[in-house]
Amino acid sequence: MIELPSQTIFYTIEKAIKEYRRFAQRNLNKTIDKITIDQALLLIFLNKHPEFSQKELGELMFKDNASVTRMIELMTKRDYLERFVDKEDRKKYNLNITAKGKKILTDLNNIILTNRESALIGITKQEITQLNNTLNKIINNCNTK
Amino acid sequence: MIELPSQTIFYTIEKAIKEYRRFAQRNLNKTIDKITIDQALLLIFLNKHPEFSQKELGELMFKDNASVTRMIELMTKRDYLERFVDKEDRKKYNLNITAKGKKILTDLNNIILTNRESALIGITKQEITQLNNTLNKIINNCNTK
DNA sequence: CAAAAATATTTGATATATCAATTAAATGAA
DNA sequence: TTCATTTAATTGATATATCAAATATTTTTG
Repeated sequence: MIELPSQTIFYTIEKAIKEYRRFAQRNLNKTIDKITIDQALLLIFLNKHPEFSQKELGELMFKDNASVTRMIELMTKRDYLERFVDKEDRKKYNLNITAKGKKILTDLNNIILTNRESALIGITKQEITQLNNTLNKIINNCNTK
Repeated sequence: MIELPSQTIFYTIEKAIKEYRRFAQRNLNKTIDKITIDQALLLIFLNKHPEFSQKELGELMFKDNASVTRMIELMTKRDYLERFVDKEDRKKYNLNITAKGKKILTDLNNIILTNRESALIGITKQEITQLNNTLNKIINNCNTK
């Protein structure tokens, strides 16, 4: 008989990221109204790379085009973003962060910084490097076969 | 300025589990028709613990009651499961794996075993222990604050 | 025991995930 | 230059995630 899923390392990986997401979302809710972790991440990425297309944002965030389309639709309706057709390539859109979106971004910085630090308390730099290495091995194994 | 999300360890954790899930789902699709990873996991858990309630299954699989209800509804419609009201506590259901579900379980064993092994190629036992320890620190950090 | 609290599940609303098909625009090759 | 291919985004269908409210059934407690 194979091991129960809950006995495997994949289970722990999944649990870790889900706990972190829940934790991060709870902390977000305390300060910012009506924003999901993923919407926040999208704002951060877009702020750093204003030229990114929806497709590129999706790749960064592990989402397919359809999910990104619907996220951006919603964020536009909520007035965090505006969209304009790209002059160079009219298949694409340019995305702009609105004033309301910018405001959220400034609030986000502290919250996210605190989230990350709190989640990593008691973990050494070396441990994180090791974690990163091992996870990357798994990522490669899953991609090449 | 804070680090981009894609620079953090949380990003790598998320990427690892998503790649593994995609990988596992692809391999599942090769052999078994119309079953998701989560449905497969539910079958495995239920097979090992036939007495578990929907609530308990949800806790094991990081899902809330509503998600479990809908999963089980679907799996019942697809004839992988049957439900009966529990005689002892009529709030609960007893879940039974059908013959069709049992058949899938036997196919699952090999696939899942191979998935797990392939994803962990080149990773030592000691690395996995370390991975497990570090992830559990993150899990605890997120739960206690 | 009766009323209140707790428990297991369901339902509704809304967001996201995934896949397949579609649309519109840009690019490439004959 | 035109037709086929590729690309970016959308849409539809279905499944799942999450939260809040509702339902039905215990359990507790005064």
